[in-house]
Amino acid sequence: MATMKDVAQLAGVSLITVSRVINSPDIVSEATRLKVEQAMEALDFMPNFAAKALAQNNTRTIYLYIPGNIGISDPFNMHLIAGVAEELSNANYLFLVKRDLEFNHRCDGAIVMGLDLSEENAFTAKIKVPFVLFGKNDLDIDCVDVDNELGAVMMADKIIANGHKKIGFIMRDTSQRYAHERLEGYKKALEKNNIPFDEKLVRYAENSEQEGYTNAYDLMTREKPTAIFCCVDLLAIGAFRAAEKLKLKIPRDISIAGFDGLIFDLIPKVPLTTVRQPVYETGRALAARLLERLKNPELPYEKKYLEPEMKWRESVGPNRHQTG
Amino acid sequence: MATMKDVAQLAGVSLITVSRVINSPDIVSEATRLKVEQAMEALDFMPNFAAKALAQNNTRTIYLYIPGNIGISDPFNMHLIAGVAEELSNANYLFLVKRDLEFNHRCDGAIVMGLDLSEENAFTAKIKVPFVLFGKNDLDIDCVDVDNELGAVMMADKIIANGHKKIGFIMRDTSQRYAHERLEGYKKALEKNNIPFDEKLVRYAENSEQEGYTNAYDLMTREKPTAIFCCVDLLAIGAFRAAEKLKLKIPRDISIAGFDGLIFDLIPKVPLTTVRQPVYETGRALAARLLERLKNPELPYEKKYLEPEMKWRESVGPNRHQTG
DNA sequence: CTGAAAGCGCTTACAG
DNA sequence: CTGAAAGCGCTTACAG
Repeated sequence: MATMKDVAQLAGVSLITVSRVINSPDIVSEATRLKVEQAMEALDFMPNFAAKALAQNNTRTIYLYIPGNIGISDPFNMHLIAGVAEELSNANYLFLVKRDLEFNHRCDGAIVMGLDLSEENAFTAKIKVPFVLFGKNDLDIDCVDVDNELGAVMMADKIIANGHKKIGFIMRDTSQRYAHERLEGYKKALEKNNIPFDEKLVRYAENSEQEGYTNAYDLMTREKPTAIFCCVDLLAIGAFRAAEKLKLKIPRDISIAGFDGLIFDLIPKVPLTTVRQPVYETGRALAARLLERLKNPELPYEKKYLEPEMKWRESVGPNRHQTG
Repeated sequence: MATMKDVAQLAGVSLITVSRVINSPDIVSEATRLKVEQAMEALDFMPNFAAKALAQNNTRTIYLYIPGNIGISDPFNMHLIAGVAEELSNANYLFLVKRDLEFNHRCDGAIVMGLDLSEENAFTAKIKVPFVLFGKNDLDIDCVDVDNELGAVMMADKIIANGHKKIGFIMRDTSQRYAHERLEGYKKALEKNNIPFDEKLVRYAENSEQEGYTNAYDLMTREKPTAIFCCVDLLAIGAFRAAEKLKLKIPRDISIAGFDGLIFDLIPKVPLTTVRQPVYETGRALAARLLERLKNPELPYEKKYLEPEMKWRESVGPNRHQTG
């Protein structure tokens, strides 16, 4: 395989001139440049990035950290990886998916997601390379996130606009920030529409279809809301089953909405109204931001929150009940 | 950042001994090994892969070629990328998604998909690094593919077992091999069940919801099959719409099945019976195979065809018609 | 079991 | 506008 040395020899110039033709072609004379380019062509020259990286003391490698407890084939992660891959590959950056925070070889930067609130500070203090966080926060770092609160406000608003006043919320019981932001959005929408918040209409569930079922069942039998907004789609799927069990027709007897827009294996009978998280786009934004920072480390820190998208389908309909 | 030289100095050994502790620890004495390991720990040593790659004349980089005309966020590609990412990252290999076949810097190997039948030979002749092809073929190369024919046989078989005899097939009009394999599977199942193949029951469509609609509409009005098997899910979604237009209830009046199992944005009203392609698993298999080959270039070539999975949902039901 | 030395293919001040 | 030389951080026969 031809090296720059071979190219230099064939073109009758020095190695350094070849390097210039590759990296800063404008400072070399037209004539020399042409000679060198012809030689590169003739020899089918391909640069050795490892050598370049070594000489420049960089790696052109980015770590993408995805916590080990979520599968790579989880739709959320797939969207994220796809976005990151697209953006980094366009820029000729390599990447590696890391499942733990042991950064065991060199990289130029990192994209980090799924950090618990408690981990954020420790991680930020420890990491030695530039990084971008997937997740809203107040630290002095770059971050990108889906605007969860806005998404929840949009959804709850529209449910209310359909005449619902007694709207249950099945919260995911977690310390992950996004869930709390969605609950917050739900509350804000109520407030905005002058509907008093009622603690009894909120249930806390683990992230499973089963817990969605039991909590929705409980909510439907005890409180009889006309609509239920679930913190994540998986819980909504459970709520569908609860409605079926109770012989409640969706959306005639009960409206059900979710949040995620990523489920594709658990196709429910009635198309689920949900808020689609722009995860792929977030992945792209994260990668793009990291590349900007690598190019210019002096950049002020930026926080970017992407607007989610309503997927209004058939599981939510107008309120047909007398009360609430 | 500490280098092997620093480690050697602190441990009071030579550079080469440090290298041995890292690469072949068994040939160095216990005592030395411990000293070196302590020094590595103390200095928080991280190997520089670029230097290693340069010295070893490899790159630890794999290209994943995805043709430029399909989006990275296409569900098919996302599954594939996820599988590849999982496998390569575990093995500490970096990767880069390429959108063209211009391999413009060095890599150790490549994973290639979406090649037209006509491109396969040319590509195989041209490429200079080990590679694995996503796609069935007869060339002397490694390949992995979904077993499309088997999937189609399974599906058509089960449709027939539900009493259907007059089964339409909406073919995707393409030179891509997989589509022809699915048509072949459909024919084989008919033959196996002693149902004569009827050319009039096959339609050729571009890969769009709209073409699914027009072709299904045509088929439903002219030939009146009791079931339609679509070459890809997107066509099936169009067929749903055609049934709706013709006031045919699914699955009471007409059964509709697809093939892909990857659609998640176009949730149909009636859950679609389909064959799920194990694309994520294929991605893993491709990467795993490539890594094996890199480790041992002498390996005999292997062809691996993954079995797809039936997703039997509500769009297909028993045949309730007198004829056919 | 351990080490001295050359080499991998680039870049980068420095000099002219 | 062009070039000589040192250096990036590893590995690898070769020797002992």
